[in-house]
Amino acid sequence: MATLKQIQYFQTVAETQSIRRAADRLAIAQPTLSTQLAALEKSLGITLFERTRRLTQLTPAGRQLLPAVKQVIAQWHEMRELAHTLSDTAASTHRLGVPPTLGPYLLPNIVPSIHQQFDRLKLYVREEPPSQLETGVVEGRYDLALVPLPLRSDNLTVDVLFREPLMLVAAREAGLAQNGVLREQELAGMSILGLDERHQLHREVQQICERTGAVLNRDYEGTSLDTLRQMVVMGMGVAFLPALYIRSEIHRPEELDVIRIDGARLYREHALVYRPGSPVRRLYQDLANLVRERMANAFADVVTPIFDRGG
Amino acid sequence: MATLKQIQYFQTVAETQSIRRAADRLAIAQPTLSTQLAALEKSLGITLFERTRRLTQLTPAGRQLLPAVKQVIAQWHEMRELAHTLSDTAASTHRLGVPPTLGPYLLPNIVPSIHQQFDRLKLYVREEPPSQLETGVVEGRYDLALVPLPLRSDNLTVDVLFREPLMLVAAREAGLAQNGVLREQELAGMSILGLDERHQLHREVQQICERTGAVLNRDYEGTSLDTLRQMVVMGMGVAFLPALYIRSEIHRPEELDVIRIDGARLYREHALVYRPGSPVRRLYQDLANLVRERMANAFADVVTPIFDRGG
DNA sequence: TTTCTGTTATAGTTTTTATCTATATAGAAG
DNA sequence: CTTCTATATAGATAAAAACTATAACAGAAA
Repeated sequence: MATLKQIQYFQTVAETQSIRRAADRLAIAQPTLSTQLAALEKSLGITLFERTRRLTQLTPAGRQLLPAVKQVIAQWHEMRELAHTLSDTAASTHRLGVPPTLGPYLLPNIVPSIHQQFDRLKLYVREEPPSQLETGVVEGRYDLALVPLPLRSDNLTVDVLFREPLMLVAAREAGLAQNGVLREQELAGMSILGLDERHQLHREVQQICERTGAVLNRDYEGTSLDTLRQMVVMGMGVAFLPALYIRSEIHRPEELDVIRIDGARLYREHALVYRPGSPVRRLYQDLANLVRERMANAFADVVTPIFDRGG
Repeated sequence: MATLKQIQYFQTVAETQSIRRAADRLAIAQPTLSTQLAALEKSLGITLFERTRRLTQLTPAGRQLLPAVKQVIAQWHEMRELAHTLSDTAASTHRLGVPPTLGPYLLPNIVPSIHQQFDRLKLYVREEPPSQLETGVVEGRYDLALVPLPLRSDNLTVDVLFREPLMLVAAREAGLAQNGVLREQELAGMSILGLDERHQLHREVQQICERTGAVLNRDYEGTSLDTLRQMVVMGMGVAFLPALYIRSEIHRPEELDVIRIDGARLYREHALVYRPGSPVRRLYQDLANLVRERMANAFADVVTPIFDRGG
């Protein structure tokens, strides 16, 4: 079987028109080159060179094989160069999965910082429900994912990122806003609009309702945060919406009141998850830290970064 | 230094997602594969795989290197295929040199036969004066050449092909034609037109003149056989022209008489020459035979093939 | 929990092969 | 005819690729 070395030897002999000179240039002994050349010729079934004392030149067949040989070597060099570039782990493309209720409202705020700090890192981002994100990471469809806590699977490394409040949103004319704050008890019996149950947010809101005595209205369910917002605007009820969504998509003056609930644990927690065995987990830890810091710097009024609890 | 084997190993592991299965498919032991893979990773400076018990999958960097790796292997296979094609020596392009006073009039008659017998052989043909053809072959600019005898250099293999008569050509109104034959003695004193001295034919005609007492007219010399013919047509004198040229370019009825000289050694001999060390000399011998046979079959009235005298 | 099973990694050995030095051989030049 | 130079061959050595055996480890099963 022909080796890359032999192919290089071939090229060098073709260039120098001499086994002796080629051996010098390759820094190997002349007999080595002679035997390796003979081995290559045998494995290819071709006599590549016409050897005379004065010069060693290509046969017609060898002459025509030379371009193909150069191609192989060129491709090989290209591969090595690419490998060199990729040897910086932060220079490759990582597949990041995000949930639809977080990704679009978080990523625009952090991706520029990521590119600033890891200038050659690229992200291939895809949106999916959190449960699929988890299995996606386990099965290797993703390299890492943003998911809400708690996790279903226990064989992933979890870097908790931040706590995101869920705020009550109501139509202005409902007149619910008492200085923008409501006490938890006042939620009892209130009819709450939610997303359909394929979204993780459905369960989170459901649990809040159970805890506070609010009633989750299952007659109308939104398929996205935007449709949910539209339902609230149209006076179909009130809803809990994530703070980052509100910050991103709801701008005053608008027909909506955003109300903080006093006392209740109304938030969700997001984490970055990846396989424990990933050779680039250090990079992912750095990314997690970058997200936390970015949140602390620019979104302290919206979310609460969590630095202590490591995965 | 990464080897082709290692690169193949890489590809197979990436495909099977398992070192064990890849080792089976490659028909090598599993530890061998583990070691080679580690060696490749080290030489590239990249961790290519994330190894777990359940599956061995590509890292982001490995995933991005895979296409480049496949390219290398693809190019390598292409090279091997080409080599296989070329392993039939008659499947490559050979550089053939021909003299201007023979090539254009001989090749059209033999190239079709060559393609018939060696259907994948290709000829790259170039015209040059015989002396340059000889050095061209010696120096490797040509693989083989058609040249007139005798040769200047003595380090070439010579396959004599055939003897080509030189015929006296005269304008019709000169009235020289005696049944198309003239006795040698009648040449004495006759003024002969020739080619300029860069052509081999110049010397050949000169020698004929010395032997027969004819006079070589050096006031007007042709630069090609065609101009020489024109000079004869215009009544500037008579000339010796090669039989194959006459057969090819002079068609009756024309203003020219073609006259055979009785008794004189009025011919030139052509040979196929190549370097003795050429690994494909058998092919060239076959080509020489093909030319002789073709001459014997279709041009017996014009030229005399020479089978006996080998190089 | 413990055991079993399947996968990868490591250790040690053997085989293969690439390489070296020394020398033979053969054209070309003097 | 000798000398020079280039390639080929022989034999020895060093490198590396392969094997067997076994360890380590995770996940599944008992």
